[in-house]
Amino acid sequence: MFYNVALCTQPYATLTYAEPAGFDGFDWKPGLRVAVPLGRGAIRCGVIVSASQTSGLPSEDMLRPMAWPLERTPLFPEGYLDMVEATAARNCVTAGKILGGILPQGLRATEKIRIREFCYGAGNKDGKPRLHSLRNIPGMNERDRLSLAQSFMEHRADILKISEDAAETEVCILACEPPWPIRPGAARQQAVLDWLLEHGPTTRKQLRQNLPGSTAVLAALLRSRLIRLDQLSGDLDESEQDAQLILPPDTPFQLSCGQAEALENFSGSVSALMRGEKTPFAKLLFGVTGSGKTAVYLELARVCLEKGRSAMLLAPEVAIALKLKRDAQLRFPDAPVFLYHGYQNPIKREKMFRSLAARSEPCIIIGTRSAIFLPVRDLGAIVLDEEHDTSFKQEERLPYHAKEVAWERAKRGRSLLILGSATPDIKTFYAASQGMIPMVRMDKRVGGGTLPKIELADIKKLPASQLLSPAAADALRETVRRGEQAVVLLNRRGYSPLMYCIDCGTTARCPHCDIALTYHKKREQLVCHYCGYTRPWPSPCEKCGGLNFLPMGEGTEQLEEKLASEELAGILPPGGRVLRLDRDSTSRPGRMEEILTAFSRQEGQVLVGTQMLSKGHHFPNVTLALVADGDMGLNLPDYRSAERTFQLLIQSAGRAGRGEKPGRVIIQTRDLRHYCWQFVCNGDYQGFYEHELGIRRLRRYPPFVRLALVRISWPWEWAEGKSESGSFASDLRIQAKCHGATVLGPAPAPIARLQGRMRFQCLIKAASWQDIRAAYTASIKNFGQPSHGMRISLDMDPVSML
DNA sequence: TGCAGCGTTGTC
DNA sequence: ACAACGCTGCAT
Repeated sequence: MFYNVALCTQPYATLTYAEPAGFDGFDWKPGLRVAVPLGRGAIRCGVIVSASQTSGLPSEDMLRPMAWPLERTPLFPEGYLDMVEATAARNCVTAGKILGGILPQGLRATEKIRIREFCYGAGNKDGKPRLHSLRNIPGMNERDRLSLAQSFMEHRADILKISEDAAETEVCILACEPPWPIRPGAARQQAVLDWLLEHGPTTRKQLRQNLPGSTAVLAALLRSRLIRLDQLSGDLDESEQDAQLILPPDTPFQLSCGQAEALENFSGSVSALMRGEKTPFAKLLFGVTGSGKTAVYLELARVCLEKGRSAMLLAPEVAIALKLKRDAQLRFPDAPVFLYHGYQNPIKREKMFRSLAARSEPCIIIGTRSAIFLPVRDLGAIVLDEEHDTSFKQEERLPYHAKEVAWERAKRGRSLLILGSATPDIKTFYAASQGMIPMVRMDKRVGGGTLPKIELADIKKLPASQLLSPAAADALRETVRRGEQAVVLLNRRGYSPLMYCIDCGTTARCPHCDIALTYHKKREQLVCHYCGYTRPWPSPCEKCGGLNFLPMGEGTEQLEEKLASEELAGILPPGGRVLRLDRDSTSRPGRMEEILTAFSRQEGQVLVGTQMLSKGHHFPNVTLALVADGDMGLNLPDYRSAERTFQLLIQSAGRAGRGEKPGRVIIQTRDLRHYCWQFVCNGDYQGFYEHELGIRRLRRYPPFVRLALVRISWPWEWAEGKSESGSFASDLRIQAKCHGATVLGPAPAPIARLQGRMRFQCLIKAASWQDIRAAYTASIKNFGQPSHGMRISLDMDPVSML
């Protein structure tokens, strides 16, 4: 028997191995993780994807046996590998690439694994078990290896993970916000603090790898209490940083009429699918903001548990997943609820993977996009909350869309897939209106609340130094005076997005990205929002050495400051505050929950924030939502810019008037005539959809064609990059023609230089995904292995063209 | 003519 | 990723 093994680390290939001797009767099933030798010495982790009688190789001499199984029963449930392979094929990557991207670190490393052999009997001197390192196994002599395999088969040997040293399990955590009181010129300390601010909690080992020579610096920072150490914990029940939150559950336990109807419909589907009936396995829940979709999801999860099946709820953001989990635990205090997201530490993620794989009782999983890959058995339902949200698509490292993966999983697992949104993805709604996905509507807010009134404010004539129009500022003051709360949305973080040098007339730019640097006042730095590059501020102009900079434009940091000191001066109640929610204010673990809790306890009257703020939060006392830059996203080079803007604005508007008091929404714009506005103001999704669909049909954009982006990049100093990318693209054009597809480009990407690399892209339009894949695969094959650090990748249905 | 140094290639 | 292989350039 031969086994095809997908390697979970580079080169991520699927290679064929022979069965090792001595494991008589062992079940080498697909889904089993195995250790395999590769090249000289190295042992890699792989997953058996299939078994066959023939190797399919020209010569079988080169075949090597697998080194050892990494578990006795497969980590992955039935059907899971099909889903992985479908996702891999769809995105033109290997199955190993997908597996490597989803397995927690500890489940794809082999160095820390030992085969522990218990030695009994007279020959044994001290009774201590013997530990065999995996890399020594292929080189062992035949007799010893057979005897070890026999010990394993008779359970006299097991697979052990040796403990990691403290440098790998202790994380450094930032203890306070910038600016940090360090000696000026302490560049090493500054570098460590900047790293932690940018990347979050980091193990000592990783820190040492990325910032060489930081060991002594760490000690100094610990002494001055600017950072602290924390032990990584794998405790699954340990509550996150939200333990002290005391928020009431926001939806009544009694379901409204519309909610009950939707629930009835869904639970009927779950039962029908369970009986194996041929019935649609995906449904769209189209419910206005505040219609109580969350309660339906939670009740559906309960129904699944009652039927003995698990349920998975995916949210677009960690904060929302956290809130969902709290709601679930309040509703069902005894139900097993697990939380999983990409920011959890590797130990916890590994433990979650293992315990779910081994679990036989049903449970509720709540998480962000990466949770879709958890090896849960027998899912009754998968729910994507806010299904239109682009954060369900991962673009860097490993491309996948959680919605597609969920689709594949549901199809194979007889699960019901629920796509829920107040502003569905145009493609989803199109599929629904074509009858592909049945739709369930909820048109009323729970408790009879009304949707807020939406007004536009023209800011074309507003001076550049002023961000809020007089009308908007008045409304804000009025709201605060009444003792109510407001949210202000501004999609630009930092203090000022542009620093203009008065002496030479240039703006400060990132040396790696050709992007303007943003001024962060509290951090006393200029920051590149694309690669994280920082420069202390004040510092002389790179071009002329001058020190006279003029900050231009406003970001959230400045807006927060100005509101408190100018617009709302004297109006805020004693002890009142303006709070801010963006990536900078939430970089420390637990900070986001602190801010959200403070706001919901009314410790702040106004919450300023980026789009982070628009997603799913529920603040009953908010009666005003202000969108400072309504048309920011409208002019992006993306065919979906109008759709994105519409969704963002409707979602932001949905934050207001969720309690008893009616809400008001003001959107500031410089482009009053854009077709988007009439639909936004009326909250008219259907109208927007029809209008947008007309445009897409005319311009040949999805859902009427399939669209993919080929990204080509190379190190910025490589001179031949452009001509090489041109020759790849011309072949791609030829291949595309054979498949009836068209190629645009290569053209420089909207951000042409990023992190020291030049970036070009080609757009492929075709009638089917298969045509795109065929053309791409053929030209990759013709082009051969890219050299000089050139990278070519395919992004099916890109979420962002940048 | 020999070998250091780097870039290219293959890993069942 | 990593190591073995081969090409180019410089010293002998």
